[in-house]
Amino acid sequence: MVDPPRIAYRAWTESFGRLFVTTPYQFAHNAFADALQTTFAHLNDGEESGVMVNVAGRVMLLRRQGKLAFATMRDSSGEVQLFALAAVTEGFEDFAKLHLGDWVGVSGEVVRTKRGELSVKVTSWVRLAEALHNFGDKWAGITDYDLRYRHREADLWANPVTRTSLSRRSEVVRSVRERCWAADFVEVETPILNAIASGSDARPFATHHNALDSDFYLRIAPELWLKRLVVGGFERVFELGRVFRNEGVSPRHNPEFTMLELYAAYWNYSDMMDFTEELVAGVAMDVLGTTEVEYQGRPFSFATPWPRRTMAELTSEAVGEDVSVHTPHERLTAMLAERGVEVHRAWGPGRCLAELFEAACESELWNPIYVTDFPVEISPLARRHQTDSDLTERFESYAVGRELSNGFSELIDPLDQRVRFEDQARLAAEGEPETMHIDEDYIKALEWGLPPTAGLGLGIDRLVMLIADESNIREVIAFPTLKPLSD
RNA sequence: GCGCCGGUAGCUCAAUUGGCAGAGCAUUUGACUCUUAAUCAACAGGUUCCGGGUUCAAGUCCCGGCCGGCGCACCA
Repeated sequence: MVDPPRIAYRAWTESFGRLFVTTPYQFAHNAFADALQTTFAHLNDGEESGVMVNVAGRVMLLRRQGKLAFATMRDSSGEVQLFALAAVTEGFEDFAKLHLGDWVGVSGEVVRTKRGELSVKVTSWVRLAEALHNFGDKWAGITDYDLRYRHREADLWANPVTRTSLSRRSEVVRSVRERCWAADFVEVETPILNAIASGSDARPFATHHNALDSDFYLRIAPELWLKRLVVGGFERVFELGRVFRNEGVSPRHNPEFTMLELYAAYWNYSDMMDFTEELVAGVAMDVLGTTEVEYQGRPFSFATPWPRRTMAELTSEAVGEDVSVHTPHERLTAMLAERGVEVHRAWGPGRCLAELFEAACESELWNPIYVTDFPVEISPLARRHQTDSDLTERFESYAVGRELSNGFSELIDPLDQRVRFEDQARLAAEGEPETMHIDEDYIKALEWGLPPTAGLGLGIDRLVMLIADESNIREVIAFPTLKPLSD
């Protein structure tokens, strides 16, 4: 990006001294724009309140009218007009020459102009900082995605919806945390640097610790650590944190994203479904005050209870014939081939059923729904189903055609866990790139005894997308991952 | 990683069949005592993403690259 000539000129000549000499280090701020609009709503046109305030913010618009000047100032709460008069305002000429985007601190009386705009009549003011770049087009803001994402600080001023969506994120995180605390979950932190990246099927980022002369991987999930804390006696734990997956970037995938993971001793997956739907619907109530919203122009409801349907049921309905993990393998692969899915030779019936589900059902699931009873083949950390050992007590919730959460009755048997890891290793040997590695420390932890426990993983970014009605994950991440510019 | 689309002034966008690179806003200068995306006047502002090629002539056509958007794949 090339700076406009005026910037180089200002920076190197006239403003060099002022930047260092006259810019204050502090401002005695005591009022916000939004509160002023409310508090002084009763002021009549042309009326003066007699109340002096100190406000601060950025000059967004500036309209000079001879010996008067009107500026629209925005702070974190909203906007209020600044009304400057040559006869009243100290340094009026300089005020009228402020740049759009400059930060100002203003002292003055709260008044309403003859034309009805609530204003701070400026008696004294100071420029707190100068904006050397503008904040986009007055009408259109900034539309260039590259500029918006690489310089979110400018986007936030140019496009108010950006501020709204990122604020929603903050409110969602706060609500999630408070609801977990209220349910007696203890917030914990587990390692991001791991010798083995486990807990999910994903390619990790690799790094190296110099002093230990060891390779480490950024976590792809905190799952195994959290269950070790349950073994250690923390009966209800959660972690709200960043995980890293070295995979494709898309409107629904960022290489680093935020996940809630939560484990409750003595619960099974049904209990966890109860908790999850109440959590998500509760967050919607906390942030939006309703469970009934529109997502991308289509009605969407967070309302509980969410339907619970097995993967086999949903898939059977979608394909028009009864299928399950016990359907002959050849039949499943044939049906996948009909749908254009390339079948990997390492896929057993469980994986095939899951693939068939994804191809036939997933994108159709609009309102929240639990898909339950996943094949054991694709669920190496989930406990086998009590009535069918080829299935697990696992659920995923889907909303607007995407996975939102994943949970299960945790596999607590160290012997079975070893078998599952070994099955994964066998898949790796057959060329499947993303499988779990055997984690001996984790198996040893299970050998100390994990009580019956249910776990949950919930994608916070995806939840925020629903709440904020955003279709691109980058709109709910302040600084999404972008390719660095090469120069 | 693959496919499609895009990149022109600080920002938002034009530019006919390949024929002098333009506008609005911002910036600079001036006018204006109640403006509301103020208005009016004037000045200035360009490596048309980068590198090649075709052509009398390339923002426009061709090849390669960079960055981005969308879709697919992977995945949450």
